[in-house]
Amino acid sequence: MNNKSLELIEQELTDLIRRIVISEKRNDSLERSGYILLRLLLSHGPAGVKQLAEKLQLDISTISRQAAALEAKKYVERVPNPADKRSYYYTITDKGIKELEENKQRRFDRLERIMESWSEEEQYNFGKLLKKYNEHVKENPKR
Amino acid sequence: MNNKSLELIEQELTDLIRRIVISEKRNDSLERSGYILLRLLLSHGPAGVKQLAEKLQLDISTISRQAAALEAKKYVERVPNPADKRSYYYTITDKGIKELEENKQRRFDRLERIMESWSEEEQYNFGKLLKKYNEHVKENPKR
DNA sequence: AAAAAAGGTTGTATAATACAATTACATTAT
DNA sequence: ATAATGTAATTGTATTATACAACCTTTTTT
Repeated sequence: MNNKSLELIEQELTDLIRRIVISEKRNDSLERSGYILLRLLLSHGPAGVKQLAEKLQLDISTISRQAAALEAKKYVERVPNPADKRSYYYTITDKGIKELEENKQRRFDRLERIMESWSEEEQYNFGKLLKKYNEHVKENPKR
Repeated sequence: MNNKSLELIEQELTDLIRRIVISEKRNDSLERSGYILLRLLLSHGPAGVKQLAEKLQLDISTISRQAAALEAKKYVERVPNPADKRSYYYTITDKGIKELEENKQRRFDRLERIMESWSEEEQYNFGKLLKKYNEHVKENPKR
């Protein structure tokens, strides 16, 4: 692999992550973790902490606490599973959906302001390459 | 801005950050913060915590602790500033440079494995677009 | 039925972070 | 030239994200 591209990508990815994480802390009412969890619950439907933890590659205890925090804010509901009394399903509430959508919109707005001067093609390519990157990571899950 | 691209970018950026942060935790001996700080000290030369905090848009106290942790590991040295007895310069040590380079190489290796099948052009474009993104964020620092 | 496995929660610990208080020195204003 | 103000840095305290280990309860396996 071309070493210049590699260096550039490494450097810019590191910076980009730092910037975005900082920006989110400053701007979003929902924490990163909560946002991702709500988004997952909305897109994949109700799920227990184990499944959620697997999807996100996080420890079950981490999800357990995050879900409990979202439940306390009434963004999700914990529904007992009648078929297995050990387990629960978390489902996103209407309030949770509303909060998620508001956060998503703020994220969109920020992105839009940052990339407003980009050409359609650049925007399209950026999305496509980010997606490609993620797909390749999924194929190499230990990386 | 095209809404499809926007959605895609938002979604993929969120995922990408999550993945990379997790991967770093699993793989790197140096923490993210330490890595970034060492990299900055190497590229910009000795600096005090205030300057470092400004560059990284972090609180001075955060940098103070990170620098102290790096100092404890002998990756940096704290040199008093003779012109101002309140302040210090942190400089990266040879040991710090070695540790930084080893970490960087591991990061490169991971990236390379993920993107080994990409065309030269895709790699080049990805780097270029990431850089462009970062440059545009810098122009909108409050975002 | 006893043993093992599985879903979840809770205790404890660490890292990154911010804000507030504090210390020690430097600069400015009277 | 001294008092007031400002500045560089550290330290106390708090929060969030995270993991691992211990544990409880229920289910599955032997």
